This record gives sequence, structure tokens and C-alpha cells, in this order.
Amino acid sequence: MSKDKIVSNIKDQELVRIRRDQMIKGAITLFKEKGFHRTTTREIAQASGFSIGTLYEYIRTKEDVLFLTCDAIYDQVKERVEASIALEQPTKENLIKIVTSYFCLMDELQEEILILYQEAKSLKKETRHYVLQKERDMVSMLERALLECVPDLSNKEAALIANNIFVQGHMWSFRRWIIQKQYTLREYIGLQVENLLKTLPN
Amino acid sequence: MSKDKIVSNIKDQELVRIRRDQMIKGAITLFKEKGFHRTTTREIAQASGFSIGTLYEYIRTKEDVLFLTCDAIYDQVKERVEASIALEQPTKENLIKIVTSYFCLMDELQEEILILYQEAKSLKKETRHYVLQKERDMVSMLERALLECVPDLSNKEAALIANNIFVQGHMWSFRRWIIQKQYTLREYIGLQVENLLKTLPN
Amino acid sequence: MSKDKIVSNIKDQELVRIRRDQMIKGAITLFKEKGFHRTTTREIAQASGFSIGTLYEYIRTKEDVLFLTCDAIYDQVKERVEASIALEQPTKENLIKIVTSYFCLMDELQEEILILYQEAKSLKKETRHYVLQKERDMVSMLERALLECVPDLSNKEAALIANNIFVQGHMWSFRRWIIQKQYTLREYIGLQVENLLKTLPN
Amino acid sequence: MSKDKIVSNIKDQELVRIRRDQMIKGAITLFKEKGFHRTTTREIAQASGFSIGTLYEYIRTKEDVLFLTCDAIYDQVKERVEASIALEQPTKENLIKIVTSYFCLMDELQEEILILYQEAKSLKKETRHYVLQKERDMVSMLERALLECVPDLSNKEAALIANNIFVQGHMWSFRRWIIQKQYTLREYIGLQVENLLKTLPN
DNA sequence: GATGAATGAGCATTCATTCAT
DNA sequence: GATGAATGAATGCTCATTCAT
Repeated sequence: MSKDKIVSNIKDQELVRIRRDQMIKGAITLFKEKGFHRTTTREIAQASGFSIGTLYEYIRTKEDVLFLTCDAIYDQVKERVEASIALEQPTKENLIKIVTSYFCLMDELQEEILILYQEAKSLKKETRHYVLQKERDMVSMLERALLECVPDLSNKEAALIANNIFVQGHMWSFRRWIIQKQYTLREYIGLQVENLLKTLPN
Repeated sequence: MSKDKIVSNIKDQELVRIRRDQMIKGAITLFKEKGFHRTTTREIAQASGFSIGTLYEYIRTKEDVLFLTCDAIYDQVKERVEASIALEQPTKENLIKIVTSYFCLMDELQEEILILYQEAKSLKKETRHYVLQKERDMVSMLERALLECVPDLSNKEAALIANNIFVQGHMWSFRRWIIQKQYTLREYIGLQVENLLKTLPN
Repeated sequence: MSKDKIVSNIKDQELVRIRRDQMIKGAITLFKEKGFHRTTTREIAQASGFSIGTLYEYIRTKEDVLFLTCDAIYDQVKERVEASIALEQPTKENLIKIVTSYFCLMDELQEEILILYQEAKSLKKETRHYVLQKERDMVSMLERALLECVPDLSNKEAALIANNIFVQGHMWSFRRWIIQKQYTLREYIGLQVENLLKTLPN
Repeated sequence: MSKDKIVSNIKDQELVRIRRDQMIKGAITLFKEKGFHRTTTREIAQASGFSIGTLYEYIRTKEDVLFLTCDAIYDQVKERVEASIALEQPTKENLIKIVTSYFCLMDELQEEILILYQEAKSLKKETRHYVLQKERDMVSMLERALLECVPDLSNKEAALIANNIFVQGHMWSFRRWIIQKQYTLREYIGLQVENLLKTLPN
């Protein structure tokens, strides 16, 4: 597991989980507000409900907080996308359900997605790659769903469409000032799904 | 003009233009490399070919540099998209040409686009809105081209497709580690244009 | 006794002795490696084989560890010098034996001597004086041995020579990078003893 | 030159010299009082007469201050020993003069010598070796003076005696609480020189 | 107009010490 | 008696900004 790479002085693993959850919750609030660079470690500690000294018992560097945060966001997204895919039979109608629920998820997690877009680049190589891999996994899930639901699709086509769907979901977040003024979520989903269907064979 | 909002101590407007061009050139190089927050004003001054004191004769704060830089990138993009649109007759074939040349431009300006995505959020409200407006203008240009070339399109459809094209161009940049490993630029453009055509009426 | 000045929460005096011995052993290893200031109390606890909480049951401050350590080193040196002096008859030949075995001891305890030289200054006044007194005692022992073996020596001469011998022993430790490259221990002892004999009357 | 290895942001080399001299002066005062580790960079800046920001324009790390300080002390010692040796003809009487003036110098620079003894170990490998070399050079100077003034001496004997003299000089500083209570400087020099003469052939 | 030395608020991180369990 | 989680004052260092020359 990824989080195990972040070293902590605290022995009680359950406590580490609890404190890091507090930390991630605090950090997300702050990163939404002012971004990673403008947030101080003291603010993170305070928002997490403990002292600066305690913060550093659970991480090694400020960047660790960013990693834990990005990681948690991806996990959350991945888990829910996975769940929505697992439930469905591989039919075109269900593909639409999957995509729809993915867009809804993106709406729910708008601000978290923004954090990924704007701050993940501040991770060091190794951790950035780790997080990138999670992203890749998620696109792969969409790709597989596409291939199962629409067997006529070539691999390259499926991969591209998966990427497009993936990014159109994010777009609802990172272009919200523009998009959300023109469309309701339902409209947006409706139009994007319509286009998607036109794109698919048959 | 936007740049006029950034105050300078220097009277000679031509000199201001020259120095700011140097500054933007230096800043882009540095921001590509290490991002806005990790770049110091001293480094910007040095990369621009003058002293830190001189830098501050032409701007008021470090954020001004970011604004000038984002602004310059958008201007560059806008100018070239405008040119490509202006040349063409409103036919579907020419729409493809416009979109193709837009994707090529995004390929050329990959790193500049990344700067916009990752750093523009550090701008203060007012300037961020200013830059956002430029983005809106650009999407509008694509939208108008779409409506002219494909008259059957509704406004809402055209706006959404314009946004999709716009973001698919950026995607080539901000998801390059994933996308550019799977597709050549030509392949990417080919597939995206193909999907676009399927999406359009007729 | 000195160690009794260091307060402990623990009643069982034998346990205090045992834990402090562990502590001193751990501390010496660490101080040799990185010095007093660069060693943390956590490291000392760990090297001693118990927790940080337990460490503080047996001392009041980090400086106490330094004191106990310096004190232990001096005790060790003193004990062995005392033993070597006690064994001998007061003849010039035996003086040579005493000096020789002192130099050998200094060779054995090189790194401990270094600790005294480099860290004892970090002790607070009171404890520093206490340790200093031990040093004085040791020089006095050499001085007495000198006076007994070479009765013609004046007090002032004996005191100075005792100091010289004392420091020449340390020198083998604190100038080792220079001295030990030029001389083997035997050579060093041989030459220093030779000079000593020339210095003495008769 | 050694100091050139310490990088400064400031271009004006003369100013660098001036500021570093202030810094060394301030640092020596503080290091005498509380040692390197207990002295903060802020205190060094203040004692030097400028702000913490300015301090860091002239050095890169706190350790740089220690290096500059040790280096300056050695330079001062070396220069004066060199001068005293240069003046004299190679006779035994002049050897005594050289040694006497060396002891006087050690008396004058007592506290600076203590700094070398207690803090030089905190230098990083490279700089520590650099400083060590200066020490070696100084002993070599004494050694050469010995060989010139007392030609019958073997190299090994001369080297050892040079080291003894060198350390007996320092001893006046680092054992001052003991030695300076028993002897005046004149007495100390008198007795040590007397012993030295007994040691030398003829 | 250009320069670069000076400033000090601000930040990440450490670590001796305490105390509830 | 032992443990180890919690604390926060302290510290080294950075960097945007100013201003005298």
C-alpha cells in the first residue's frame, strides 16, 4: 500500500490511520481554499485538530501531506467508479448509467478534483508517478467497460473515448466557472452522453 | 489593454514593452521547469537578463509576472487560432482544418498550456477573471466556427462541442504522459476528428 | 557520590544503576559517532534499549546523560591509573611502567577521551567543576607518583611534568589524525618516555 | 584561498571581506561565550551588526560561519608564528625566543584556541580537513625551526617535540582552570623551556 | 533608468520534555 | 515502573520587496 511509504514515528497503526484521516480532511479544506503552496504546515495541524509537533509525528515533510491527500482523493474516486461498474451488465444502457454516475461523482467531488489538477505536479517524481498510475487505472476501468459494452470498438478507439469521458468529467470541475453557468448538471450529462452515443458504432 | 493594468515606474512605453517581453520569455522557461511558486523573483530577473532592481521597475509584485505570462500565452494562442479561422470558408472540411491546426498548436505550446492549467489559479481574483475571459473568447471563436460550418447545430450543442474540442486540445498537453505514449499527434487528431464528425448532424 | 546528584523517579537504587549503565553505554556509542548536540534523547533511549519515557524516569535533562557519561569515563580512567600506580614500587623504572601503561590506556580509550575534550564544555558550571575535579585528581596521582619515584623534583616541576604527561596521553587521541599517521603506539611511547627521562634530574 | 569556497550572493568582493570580518568578530565573541551549537544564527547576525537576511547573503549555512571563524583564527596564529620564526637566526637561543613568543601568542588567543578545540569537530569532512591542514602546516613550521636550530635532531624526534610544544601551548588555554591557577605565564614558559632544553641534544 | 545590498516576516522542521495510561 | 503520544518553543533558512546610490 502506498500510505505505508510515508513513515511515521507513531507505532499504533490504527492511530496513524485516524490521525492521517483527520489530517487529510483538514488539508483538503485548506487546499481547496488556498492551494498547497499557500497553506502552511501550522494551518494543516490546526485544521486537523492537533499541534504542529503532532503533525510531524505522522509525516516527514509537508509534501507527504499532499501525497496522502491526493492519494485519498484518488482512492475515493476509484472505489466509487469501481463500485458503479461492478454492478452493471455489459449493455449499452448500462454504459450510459456508468458514465452518468461518473459525471455525478465528478460533480460531488469537484473541488477535490481541482486539487489533483493544480497541486499533484508539486509531488516528487516517485510519488507523482504513483498517483499517476492510479489515474491510469481509473481510465483503464472505463476503457474495459467500454470494450465490454460495445464490442465493436477497437482498442485505440476505446482508449481514446475513455480518456475523453474521463476528462469531460474533470472539465465539469476545472472549467466550472464557464460550463456550470451554461448548463445544469443534468443538461451537461445529457448532451455529453448523447454525443458519446453518436460516437459509438451501431 | 490588460497589460496597462500592471503599473511600471518607467515612462518610456516602448522600453516597458521590450523589458516585459524579456521577462515573459524568462519566466516561461522557469515556470515550465519549476512552476511559479518554486521560481524566485531573482531567478526571473536573471533569466530576463537584468537585475532584481530593474525587474521591480517594470512590475509591482511577483504575481504581476505570472499575469503577464499567462496573458502572453493566451494572446499567442488566441492570435493563431483567430488567424486559422479567419482564413477559411465556413465548410465542414474547413472546420476539420481549423480543429486540426488547433490541435497542432496545442502540441507546439504544450508546456505553455501546462503553465496556464497549473498556475493560473494563483492569480488574484481580478486578474484571474481577466485571463478567464480570454479563454472564454477563444472557446467562443471555436463555437462560432462550428455554428457557421454546421448550421444545424443548436447553440447549446455548439457550445459544448467547442468546449470539448478546446479541452481535448489541452488534454494532449496535460495528460501527455498517458496520451502521448499511446498515440502519435496524427493518430490523436485523426481519431478525435473522426469522433467529432460522428457527433455532428448529417 | 556524584551520580547521586542526578535525581531519579525510581526508588530501587540497584535498578537505577543498571539502567544508567545501559544509558551510558548507549550514549558513548552515539556521542562517539555524532557528538552530544547532534544526538537526540530519543536516540539515546533507543540505544539504551528502553523508551523515551523510561529514559526520563532515570534522569531529569539531556545534560544529565552527558554528565553521567563523562563521569563514567573519568571513573574508568581513574580506576585503571590508580591500579597501575598502586602496584608499583617508587623507582624510576616503575615510573616508566606507570607512564607506559597510562599511554596504553589512552590508546584504548581514544574515543572516550575525545568525548571529554569536545563535549564536557556543554556541562553546566556545577557539574563541569565536578568533572574537572576528577581530572585534577588524576593529574595529582601522576604528580605523586613522580615525586615518589624522583624525590629530587620540586613540587612545581612535578606538577608541570605530570600535566605534560597527562596531556601527551590525550594528544594521542585528539591529534590522532596527525600523530598516529607518523608513529606507532610503541614508537610514540618510546620517544615520549625518552624525553621524559632526559627531563628528570640525574 | 579557502574563503572563496564559501559562496556569497554579494558581488562586491571588498564588501564580502568587510561583512565577513564583522561576522567572524561577532561569532568569536558568541562562540567563546556559549559555543557554536548554542549560538543561533540570529544572534550571530545581531552581533555582526546586521539582519539575519543580510547574514545569509554572505554565507550559505550556519556551518559556513564556523568554518570562516576557525579559518580566521588559524590564519591569525599562523601569520604570527611565521613572522616570529622568520625574524630569527637558527640558533638555540633564538629557538627559545620562538617558543617563548609562541607561548605568549597562545596566552593572547586563549579563547580562540578553545573554539578550535571544541567546535572544529562540527565542521563537515571537507572543511575539517582543510582546517586540519592549516594545523599541520603550523606544526611543520615549528619542526623546521627545531631542525634548523638543533641539527643533531632526527626527523622523528623533531616532529614529536614540535607536536609537544604545539600542544603545550594549547594546554595553557584548554587547561587554564588548572594550569593558570598554579603558574604565571612567565613561570609556565620558563619551566617548559627548561624541560625542552633538557630534551634537546648537547 | 539600472543596480544590488539590505531587510525581516514567514516557513518547514526538530526535539527536549511531559503525562495520561 | 514502563510506555509512547502529544506538545510548542526554538531554529535555520528563504525570498519578495525596498531604496540609496
